[in-house]
This record gives sequence, structure tokens and C-alpha cells, in this order.
Amino acid sequence: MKKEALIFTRYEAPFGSLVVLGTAEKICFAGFSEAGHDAAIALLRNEFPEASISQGEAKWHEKAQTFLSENRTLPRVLFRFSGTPFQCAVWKALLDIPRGKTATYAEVARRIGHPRAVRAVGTAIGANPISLFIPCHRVIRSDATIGGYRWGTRRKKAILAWESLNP
DNA sequence: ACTTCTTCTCATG
DNA sequence: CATGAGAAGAAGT
Repeated sequence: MKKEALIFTRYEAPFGSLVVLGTAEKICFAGFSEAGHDAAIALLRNEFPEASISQGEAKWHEKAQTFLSENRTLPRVLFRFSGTPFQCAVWKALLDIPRGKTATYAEVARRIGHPRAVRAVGTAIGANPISLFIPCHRVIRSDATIGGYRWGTRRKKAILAWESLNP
């Protein structure tokens, strides 16, 4: 199988160092890594063992930067979803959450037509490879408490705070 | 009234 | 088969 060429860029955000990975055209992964440059690469290689990863500036670089500085939403066509149909449905639903707002897991479940599959939704959101850009951090529990977060609940709070303080 | 516990639910590994 | 980034209702304090 031919190795896919993927490009990554690191960004500094108020809530941590972000690593964004994708093809020249589309973003397929985003995560946090404070542990340093090498650790970031290791993380990416671990997520995509079959890809050849190098640093560089892809087409989405400018938009990603705009997103971080102006806190805007990215068009979903910019993302490359890889996952089960269920996961894709969940992630698309997340993109419809207005910036600065939050939704509950139950609401997301209802939106995709499985009102009772709240738990499954939680798992699917947790598996989201493009954190931050797909606003998984905007999803909270029904009683308004912060649920879990793949990158730590502390970070989840930080992001939410940043979003509300940044018009 | 508040806290804990029990049960329901469903995609995933 | 067991588990999870949940939720609603019951039971106990």
C-alpha cells in the first residue's frame, strides 16, 4: 500500500499547543501536545502509522490560523472524515453547534435520530480525531456539568472559557 | 431538599 | 461479552 503524504503544522493557542495534520487539501487530525516538537510527531505517527508525515504549510494553514485568532467556524468540506457512518453523523451534528454555545449529549443524540443512544454518542464524540475544529468540547452533560474529555477536562474548560471571552 | 445507586441504552473493541 | 466523555428515575440520608 502506498504511503500517504500528510503535512502537519503546530499552532500556539491560549489553551495549549495544537497540532494539525492533514493532506494538502483537507484536515484529518487535530490534537494537543505540550510535550514538545518531537513528542508531537510521535503522537501523529502513532495515529497514522501508515502515512509519511512531514512538517509544512498546507492549504488549510491560513484558515486554521484564522480560526484560532478570530475564533471562526471552518467549512465542513475542509475536513476529511474517517470513521463509521454513526460517527460521521455525530461529528456533522457537532459542526452545527453555533460558536460559543453548548449542546448536551442528549441533544446531539436526538439530532441524529437516536434519542436513546446518548451513551453511544459520547463514545463517538470521544473518538473524534479532529478535536477543537469539530467542537466536541461544546458538548456537555444535561445537568450543565462538564463531562469527560479526551485531552483532559481541564483543557475542555479552558477552551470553553476562551470561546466565551472571545467574541 | 440533596446525594447516591440502579437501570436503560447502543456503537465499539 | 464488557465498556463508555450519558440520562432519568428511585431510594436513601
